Amino acid sequence: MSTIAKAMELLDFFSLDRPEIGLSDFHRLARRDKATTFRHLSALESAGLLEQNPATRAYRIGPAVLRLAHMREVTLPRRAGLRVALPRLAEATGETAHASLLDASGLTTLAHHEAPQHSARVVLHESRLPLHATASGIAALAFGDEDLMKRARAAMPAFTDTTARSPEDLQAAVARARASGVAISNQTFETGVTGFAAPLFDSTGVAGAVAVAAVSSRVTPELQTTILTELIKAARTISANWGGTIPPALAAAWADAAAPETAP
Amino acid sequence: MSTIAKAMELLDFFSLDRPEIGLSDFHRLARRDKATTFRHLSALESAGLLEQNPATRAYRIGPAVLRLAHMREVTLPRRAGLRVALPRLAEATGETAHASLLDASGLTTLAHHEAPQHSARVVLHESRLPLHATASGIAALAFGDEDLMKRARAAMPAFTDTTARSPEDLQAAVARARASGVAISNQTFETGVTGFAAPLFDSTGVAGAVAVAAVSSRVTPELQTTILTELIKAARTISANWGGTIPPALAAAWADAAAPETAP
DNA sequence: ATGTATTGGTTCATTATTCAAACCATTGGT
DNA sequence: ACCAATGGTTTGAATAATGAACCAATACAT
Repeated sequence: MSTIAKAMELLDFFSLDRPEIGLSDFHRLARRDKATTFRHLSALESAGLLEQNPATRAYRIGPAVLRLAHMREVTLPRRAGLRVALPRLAEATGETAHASLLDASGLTTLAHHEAPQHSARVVLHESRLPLHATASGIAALAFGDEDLMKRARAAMPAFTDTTARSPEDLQAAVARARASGVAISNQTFETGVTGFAAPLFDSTGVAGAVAVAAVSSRVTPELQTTILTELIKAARTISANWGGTIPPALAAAWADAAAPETAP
Repeated sequence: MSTIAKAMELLDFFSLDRPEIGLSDFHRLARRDKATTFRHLSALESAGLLEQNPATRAYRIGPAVLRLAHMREVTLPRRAGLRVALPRLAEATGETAHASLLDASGLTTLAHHEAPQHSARVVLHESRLPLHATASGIAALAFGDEDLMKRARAAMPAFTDTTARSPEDLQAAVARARASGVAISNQTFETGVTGFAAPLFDSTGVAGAVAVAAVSSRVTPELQTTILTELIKAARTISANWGGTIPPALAAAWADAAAPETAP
């Protein structure tokens, strides 16, 4: 493992629950030498990727990250590509719609939109989505490479009693998603929430997923049909906006899924 | 210079004008060995900080940056702290207001707001602001540490014929800003634009600057007074939102600046 | 077509960094 | 005063980074 990779790995320990991390915590979390950890943190800090809270001396994400993110969003818009499709998806289905982005360490929620129709809507609070336990994760895995699958298998905590717990269960769910072009997860991440997701593509391949999180008790066969139809429509639009191409196998699966609706 | 610092330095070569950079270009820009450069780029890529354009093989900012930026903005809001103050500043002065953030490599525009009153308003197009040639830069330098000043002196290109060209000129401008609490730059970056700026603070110290970019021909003594009063008001609000404390010397300078207005 | 320059990417002795286990100074709690 | 944390520094043995040359593929001119 390269020095740079080790330093970059430190960034992955941050989360919304743990936005500041001290030297000793890093040393334990990364299971790496304290002196080295300190040097890495210092290097990242002087580059502006990290900064130290002067009160606690703990490290947190630095301002340089905002500069880089701004640049990426201007030259390669992602949020802009969701602006129309996501609200429309929420509106058409009456449920919460969200889109997430795939990077080296998993899925992160990029944007979400709640439908105004129902009072009991699903509120998203977690910004990192586990690959093995969410519809979005399964959808991404179904069209991602083997490396992504390896990462998913590496950590498979159970969130509910229907969360896939064995690699075989996961493989089966992924195979279903690959065949149908969409992933459906019944309360695998949170009880009372059924997730529907489709993969998103940019010019590099799988780039994320778009999903509908519905209140399970409200999901009828009719609603499910609506959701899947609208989901595929949204996925097509967003992938087009992101400059991605839909793999032929997926295009075929989506055509089949839409057929029952459009057939005379 | 550490390996990590070298790798991080590569990120600084990106800009809005140059959002994608190939291996050979990096090798020349960074004046570093090609093999080393390649390894650094590969490491950054596998961490998600960079990604390769599959068509050109050139590197660009990767998706992990968005994840990190999102986390920082949620736990340590910066844009949110501007939401009220910046439009109010633009409204009250009738000119374009913008705020910029300081990081290891300079100032970056974070947000800007245009006043609707005039048709001939100043449109900002550059997101990186040179420290030596903008009011924002001078304001930041006036209350930043010696290290920041060193960086400013390192590169001082002339943008107009009133741009400070010698370190002495720069030092004089900074001294004026330190004494008055605001920086005024008359067409030092772009002809026809006069800049007014005040420093912004967060808990770590100087964190950026808030500025008004006015059409030079429109600047009367009355407008200038209005701008300075409103600018100081906005700077106080934003720094408070960012959890910063105004250094006593600056607080005194601002009190003096406001005095001519409030005196009976 | 052939030579030439340029691209992204790879190999292998030399050189610099990282490792581990100490240590120091400060802080907060008992 | 003590103990257990914290952030930060130092030491020779292990491990990784480095740079010059090298390779294969593409682009471009003669």
